[in-house]
Amino acid sequence: MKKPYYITTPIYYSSGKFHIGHCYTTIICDAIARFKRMDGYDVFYLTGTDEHGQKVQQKAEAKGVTPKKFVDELYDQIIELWKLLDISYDKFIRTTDDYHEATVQKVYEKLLANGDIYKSSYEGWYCTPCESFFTESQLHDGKCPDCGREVKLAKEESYFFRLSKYQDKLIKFYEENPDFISPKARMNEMINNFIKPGLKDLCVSRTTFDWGVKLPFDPKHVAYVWVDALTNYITALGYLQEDHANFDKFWPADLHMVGKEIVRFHTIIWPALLMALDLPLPKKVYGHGWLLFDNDKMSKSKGNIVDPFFLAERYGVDAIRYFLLREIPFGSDGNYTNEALLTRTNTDLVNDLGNLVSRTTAMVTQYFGGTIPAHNEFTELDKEIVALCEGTLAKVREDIENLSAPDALANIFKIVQRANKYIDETMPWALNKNGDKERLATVMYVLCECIRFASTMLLPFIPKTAKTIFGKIGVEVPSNFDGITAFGGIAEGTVVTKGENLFNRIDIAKELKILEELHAKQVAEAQAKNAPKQEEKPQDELIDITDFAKIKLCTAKVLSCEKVAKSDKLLCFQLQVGDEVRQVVSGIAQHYTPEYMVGKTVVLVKNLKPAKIRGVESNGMILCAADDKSVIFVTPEKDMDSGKEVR
RNA sequence: CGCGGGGUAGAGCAGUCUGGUAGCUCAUCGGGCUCAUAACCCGAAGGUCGUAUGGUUCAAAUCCUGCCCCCGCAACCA
Repeated sequence: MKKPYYITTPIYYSSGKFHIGHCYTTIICDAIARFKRMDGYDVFYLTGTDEHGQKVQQKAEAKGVTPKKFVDELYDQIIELWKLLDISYDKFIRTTDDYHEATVQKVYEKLLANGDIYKSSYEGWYCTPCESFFTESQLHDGKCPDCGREVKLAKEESYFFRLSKYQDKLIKFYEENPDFISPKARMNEMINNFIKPGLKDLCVSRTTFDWGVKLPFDPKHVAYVWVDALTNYITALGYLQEDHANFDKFWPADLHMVGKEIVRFHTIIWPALLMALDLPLPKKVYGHGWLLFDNDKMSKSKGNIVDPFFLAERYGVDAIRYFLLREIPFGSDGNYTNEALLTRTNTDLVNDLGNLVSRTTAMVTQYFGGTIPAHNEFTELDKEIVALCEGTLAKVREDIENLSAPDALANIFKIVQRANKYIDETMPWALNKNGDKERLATVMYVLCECIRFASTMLLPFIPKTAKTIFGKIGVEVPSNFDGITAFGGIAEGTVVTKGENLFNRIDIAKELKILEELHAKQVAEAQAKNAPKQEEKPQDELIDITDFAKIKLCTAKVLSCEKVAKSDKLLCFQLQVGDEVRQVVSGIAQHYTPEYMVGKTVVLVKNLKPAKIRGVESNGMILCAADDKSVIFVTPEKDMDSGKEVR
């Protein structure tokens, strides 16, 4: 009976085009899944799409389509992408699938029955036109951060999950399973930033929109998207469904691969939910870094997204797979540059691998009419090569265990590099010239075996290329690693074909120019798209003079000023306002030093409601002019006593 | 003193846990070879390992301390 191995990607959400960053996680999981399959595991590889939520609903409305239509398009696009990239998932789940929705409902019922969900009310600032709740700190100048309109304090009935109940259990679980969160640094982030300050019960229902799973016991509520999304990992296996064979077999998951931005949901909320459902917890959550573009976060608005369709068409799918798997140090953020992609492809795939296959098949054709000869006795040199080939699988297996594809590929390529060197050492052309066919036969045989060993292990990483190589050396594509436990698997008389080059050399300078032009075009388009939005904004609401009169402005002199402890941006001022002294907090510490401010005259909003900012009371607001880069406080053009009216 | 990561050759990184000749890939330069896709193989140059020319030690990239810079996360922006 094969050992089960369950690996998952996050389920993806995108409001537009998928970019190469999206491909990163999925390709890594694919390589691991393929490796584990060949290594004798019964693998279940799950991926999917996250299709519910307010954002989806809003995006769909903006586009003038139904949410369902919107997510269907998303689905079509991603399926095409995974097909292009040779992603070998066993199941694709959509959170709008019937079985998923039905199971989420059952999960809510179960949690309610267990007392882990209770009804309470959620209090916050509500913006009616936006139908959204905001916390005090989310508001901008006391108004809706989205539309800038008035908000009112409102109460909404909601269901809450008793997350707080699981705080101690979570800490205990982390202690007993130190490898649960990887890399380890992320565990500290979670404990220090979220758990230690205390977990609050989580609001797990929404009534402000309806594109979601309706709660069976209260249909005007829909499920919180994260509860909906996280449960995909068990609903996909048949949890609480008639056919739950996969659930019995594969749960708990061996690996949830996630981006670092969602580690929190996978290591706190998800385990707590599973505890509440009395289910075993996943063995590992791996939070990988981001793929940056020229050290900048990829984003559509910046126009710096990298289009995988374009790259795959131009340079081949395996160039992308190889680059992402080989070049990006796993765990930390990696940097995508066009130059690195093209260089990597040329040096490793074209020069080392492609050229090795090309020169070997050429020599077998030239010296032996295309038929691999039997080998004769191995020399010490040959034995060194044999040992290298036979020892590589164990190393690669360990690298995959550590989730390090870069190391795994480096180890496989050692065979390729050694084989290239072996050709120079043995000089087959000289052997041919001297008529030493015996030695020549052995050398050819050893080379073909090197290629067979390397391409067997490359199958999980660059499947298309590896399969092509098998075609060239006339060997059937293996489905496992049994054939590379011992050297000598190629039968005498196997026929090779030289055929076309595996990879064609890229003219890097020329391609970089093309890619840069494309990039410039994208940036220009993104800027053009962003521009109209900025034109819409200046349509300010006009106010009456009486509205303005409500705001009391006056001059104030800075008596003293100091940084607010534990904050980057806050300064605390003591201001002389006529005969009164006021304490005001202002977020300008990154623009002014406290020393500079003392003695300056500023303009104060005098009748602003007092507020506490980081525990420090603030009675008013200092007027500043601001743009993207700097903040400059407003001051009277000539000396003016404090407490004088500004209007 | 919120938490964490990082600063090593022109670029990208390993080495730091468990001190002992500073390493890999790409780029550069020189040589070799001609089976191969101007490729492959060999060699060379290039680093006071952020800083205090700080402490411990026979010996520090590695351990300890102070400082500077970059980057995440959190917080915060009246």
